[in-house]
Amino acid sequence: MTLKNKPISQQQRHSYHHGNLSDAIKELAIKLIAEHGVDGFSIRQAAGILGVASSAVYRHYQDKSALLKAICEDGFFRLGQQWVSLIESGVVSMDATPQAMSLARFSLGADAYFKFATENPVVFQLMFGPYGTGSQDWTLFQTHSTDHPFAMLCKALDELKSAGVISEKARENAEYLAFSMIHGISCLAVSGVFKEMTRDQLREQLMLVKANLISGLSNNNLQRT
Amino acid sequence: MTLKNKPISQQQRHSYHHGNLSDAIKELAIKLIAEHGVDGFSIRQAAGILGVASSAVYRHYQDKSALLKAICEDGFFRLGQQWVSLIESGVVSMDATPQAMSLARFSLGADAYFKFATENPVVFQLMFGPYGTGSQDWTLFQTHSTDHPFAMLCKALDELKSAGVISEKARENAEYLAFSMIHGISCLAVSGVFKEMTRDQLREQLMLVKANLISGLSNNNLQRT
DNA sequence: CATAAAATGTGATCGATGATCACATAAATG
DNA sequence: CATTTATGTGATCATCGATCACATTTTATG
Repeated sequence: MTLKNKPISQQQRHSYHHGNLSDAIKELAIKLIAEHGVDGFSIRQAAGILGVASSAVYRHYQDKSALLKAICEDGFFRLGQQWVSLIESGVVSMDATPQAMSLARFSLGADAYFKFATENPVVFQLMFGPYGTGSQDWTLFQTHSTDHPFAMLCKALDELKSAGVISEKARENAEYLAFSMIHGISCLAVSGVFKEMTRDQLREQLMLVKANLISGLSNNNLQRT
Repeated sequence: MTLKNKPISQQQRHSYHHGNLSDAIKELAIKLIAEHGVDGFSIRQAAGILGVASSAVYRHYQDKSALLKAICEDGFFRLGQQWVSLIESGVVSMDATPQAMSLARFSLGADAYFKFATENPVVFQLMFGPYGTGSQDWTLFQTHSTDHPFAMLCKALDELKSAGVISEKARENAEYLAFSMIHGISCLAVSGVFKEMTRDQLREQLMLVKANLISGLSNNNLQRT
């Protein structure tokens, strides 16, 4: 959680106590999983690289799945951070209309989600795999705290409604609709389906999804099919 | 592939040769993974249940990942089958307009995709995980054969264009857009994010996604955001 | 039909892994 | 300074994936 970040500079190596094993093993795990896949990752090997006995890891995590779940928790936290930071850094022109503002903020939020997924494919896949949303105790996504990515999506939709971009009726149940779409394109980008696309083609697809979503929400004469 | 299905009735057990180990182990693997997770699944245990030495499995699959990949291949094949079968069984009224027909066929196709995902969560997650689309040699999704789910989606979109439901311009690049949305809602449903929804609420969400997609494609005055 | 060849299953075995244990050492606390 | 707590060690166990020579059954071939 929330990354203490002791001096990663390290290299007065071997003082019996590692100093920040809890964070270091998470960081290394992500790297190793990216290289050898999630089941090619072993606690023993990771501990060996960190110059530590494998049993030391179990002082910080009950078992392997607990370690992976901790990585997922970090992921949700960082995704939330990046969502707000991208929004706050992006909206510059203060003389924009409320409509344009809410649209821009929504768009930047979606961008942040997509950016996080493609820049952290391992973590993103873990987050929505059996160790993340699929985990037993189910605490990772029930969290309705304000810094949770899903809560931020809801907020962005509320702004669209307040600004009159979408109707009150369209706003109802729009969160899972919007979430499905943003998540869908991110998911496919990460899964390798879009492997042969250039970065620009990918961003074009993301733009299409955002535009289609807003367009569909705007004219709320949706009919059942 | 394509499931030979010898008499699964079995139970003249132990005739040295199992008879259909290749298929039986795939079927059992899916069940065991559903129970104990993908890394809780072991070839040894599965072989034991089937009353067979674990080494026998390696006559049919080079290694564990090859077994999982074979399950993914079956998945893509079955998904394609169910897509066409649901479409063909569903469209009854022959006096419908081309517009309504194409819409209904598209809708049924999306339903088939969603239905497959929720009814085969393990296989679906494998298909878009490291053993499926993310696999090294990348043969599972490049397949542009006519029975591939993605090819069927493209065909459904072509029909919508021919029937005049969507414009030629909207048709361009619509396949990845539509795929993202249908896949997105299926993905979330399977991942557990929608865990607390009833079956009816889930279908309502699916309906919203389909309606929003078509609505967005229909008015092609999409603007960049 | 007989027999060679191919397919399939067996049991033993190897190195690596996840996890637990008693024990060792460092850090924090009073 | 002394004691408590946090953290790391090394040994150990059952299990796993994978390979091997060998055994059995099925299929193909002359």
